[in-house]
Amino acid sequence: MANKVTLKQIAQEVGLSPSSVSLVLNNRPCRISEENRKRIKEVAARNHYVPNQIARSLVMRESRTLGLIVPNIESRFFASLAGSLEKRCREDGYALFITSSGGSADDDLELLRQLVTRGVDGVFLVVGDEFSDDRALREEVSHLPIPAVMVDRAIEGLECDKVMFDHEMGGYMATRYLIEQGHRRIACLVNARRSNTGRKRLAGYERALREVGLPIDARLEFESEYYIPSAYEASEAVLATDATAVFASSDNIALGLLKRLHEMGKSIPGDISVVSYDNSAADVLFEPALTAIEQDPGVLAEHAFGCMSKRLAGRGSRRAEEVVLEPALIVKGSVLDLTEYS
Amino acid sequence: MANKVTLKQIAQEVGLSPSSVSLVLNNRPCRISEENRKRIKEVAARNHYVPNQIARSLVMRESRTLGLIVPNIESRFFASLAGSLEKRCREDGYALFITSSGGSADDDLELLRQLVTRGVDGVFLVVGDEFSDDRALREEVSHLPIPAVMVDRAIEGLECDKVMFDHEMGGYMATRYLIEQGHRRIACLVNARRSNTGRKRLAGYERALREVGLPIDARLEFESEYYIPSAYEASEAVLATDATAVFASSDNIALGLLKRLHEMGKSIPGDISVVSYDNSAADVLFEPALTAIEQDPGVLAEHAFGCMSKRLAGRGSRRAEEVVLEPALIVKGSVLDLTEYS
DNA sequence: TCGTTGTCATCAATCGATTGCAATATACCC
DNA sequence: GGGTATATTGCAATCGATTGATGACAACGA
Repeated sequence: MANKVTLKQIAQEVGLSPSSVSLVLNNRPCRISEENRKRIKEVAARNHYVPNQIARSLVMRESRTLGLIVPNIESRFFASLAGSLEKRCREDGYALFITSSGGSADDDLELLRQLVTRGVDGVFLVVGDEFSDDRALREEVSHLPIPAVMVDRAIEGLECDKVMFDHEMGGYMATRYLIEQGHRRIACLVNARRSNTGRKRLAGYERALREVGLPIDARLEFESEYYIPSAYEASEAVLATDATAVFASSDNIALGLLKRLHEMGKSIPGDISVVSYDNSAADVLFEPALTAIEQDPGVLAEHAFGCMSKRLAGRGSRRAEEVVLEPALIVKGSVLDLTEYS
Repeated sequence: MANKVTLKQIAQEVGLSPSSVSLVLNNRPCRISEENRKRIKEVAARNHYVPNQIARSLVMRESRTLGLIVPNIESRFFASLAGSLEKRCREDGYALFITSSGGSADDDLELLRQLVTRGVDGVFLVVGDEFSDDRALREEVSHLPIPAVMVDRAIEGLECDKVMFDHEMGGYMATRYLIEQGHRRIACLVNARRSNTGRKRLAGYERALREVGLPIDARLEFESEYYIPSAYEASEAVLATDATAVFASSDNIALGLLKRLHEMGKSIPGDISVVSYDNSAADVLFEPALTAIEQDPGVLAEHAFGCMSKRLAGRGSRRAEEVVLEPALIVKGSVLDLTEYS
């Protein structure tokens, strides 16, 4: 294992002062002879000199590092978001420090402190969705010495930049589409109990029904966690109803539903139509492919970085910015058009 | 946005010296009166004081931060590895800086420098698997001023701690199992052209055949990238052979194969048996579930952290350590037992 | 010879913490 | 009161870089 090489050592070897070396290696406009320039660079390279960003950021008061906190890096959506965001950050010369909390507000808080303490210049925060006591977190965020952007999920009532998809709109679009295709008995399978986003999607579902005067039937609203087995369990009851279509409010929920359908020998969309949410890799396996509400993590990343960038440049407005993105309905083949038969 | 609060400011407000404040907040054994202790803590809390880890690590010469470089955080396996590793690091009070390179050696190099420059105490390196010019990377790793552990994949001939699963053994186990179940015409679908791990799995496949005197038939060896569509394309040819079983050398490859099988109306294991590699979430959808070679990312993370931990404590042997983990064969239902019919 | 100009390079303060050593104050003992 | 012990706290150097201010030296003109 090689030793750490410092600026001072390079200076010593070249026979110049640390200042000169610093000036040259950072390409600062300064009057150092061409010959010495060359020697400095040569010696630095030969010794594998890497400037100590730690020391540098202490002086410069910026680290060109940003932080990201997601509830669970193993989820496809967050992983994809992290990937896109990292790429975007790198384009602007920022490194991204990705951390994964496990979804509890306590861990979020801990990670947030870790990031701040390590001197990131700003932080992207995807807070856990489950209910938890977020008072301390809320308090911490509002006293943050660096800009923060909440992504995908928000803590209600917190003055902070926010970028997220309109989940209510997603639920609405999915349901609206099913209605337009002639469906009248539409079930939904959502995580309304423990998820804020789930509740919003449910609200959208109900709005679509109300809008066309369809009854909101509690017997068609089913609860499921965001895990395949949970959805699988819940699906039996869904399929026992007279619904001709189901709105599955997440990809995992859709997968659980599909497994059950498959087992019961039911086909899509012949026996029942399905609109899913997000597009998981597993979708490619299905014939027909799933019609779904899609939220492009890349778009989320782009806007989130945009907000951050403005703040970092000091161009952010005093007030918090709120970006709401509209999801897209991607029509594939899992919904039967009942109007054709009328 | 609140201001950054420094130790000095706290000291000023309390009316004591920065040293005293530092001593108290770090719970150092020192003789500061109980009253002042209390006041210091109180003032620090009230001002949301967070110690500047940057400044601290400059003095302490350690940041209690580790780095991880993976080729692609959007891959399930790496995401899972990252998740496990982060959890493990946190248990020992280390933060983990996760970065994703895109798989090229150039990016790996760049990220490695970024991490070193930001003062991580050690780095976990999962190098890209595709062929690329890794000379510069190799050079850099061997001159690293901090410990490095290569995980899952190695750069051949580089003196560096390594932790990985035995890919050759995985290929062997899968094939061996198929042979034991009475299969004689066994196809394989691997990424041997562009992946080191792929080549090893292929070697294992061939060893198993050789061992029992079965011919190695080039017409049964098929090439596929690690992407579903690629495997889907390749699968048509596979299914045109007289093979009774297929060894699919990655989960994505298995998924592409399954899609093709599904389309052609072939059933598993009735028409053809399949052994997959890794377990993807999508597996839960299949009936029967896929028999597969499993590599637990958690185990990988545990051993990788172990190596790192030893190095950090200075307990590492001078020589590089190499940990080779055996994958597990998880028998589910995608292989037909031909011996029953004999 | 002195002043001016220009070129090349260095000094020294600074960022925010940590820590060994020194310093002060008070108490206690003879 | 002088000396010693003990309880508290502060000083100043240090980590590795950055940077505005400043210095040294040579050449040149008057």
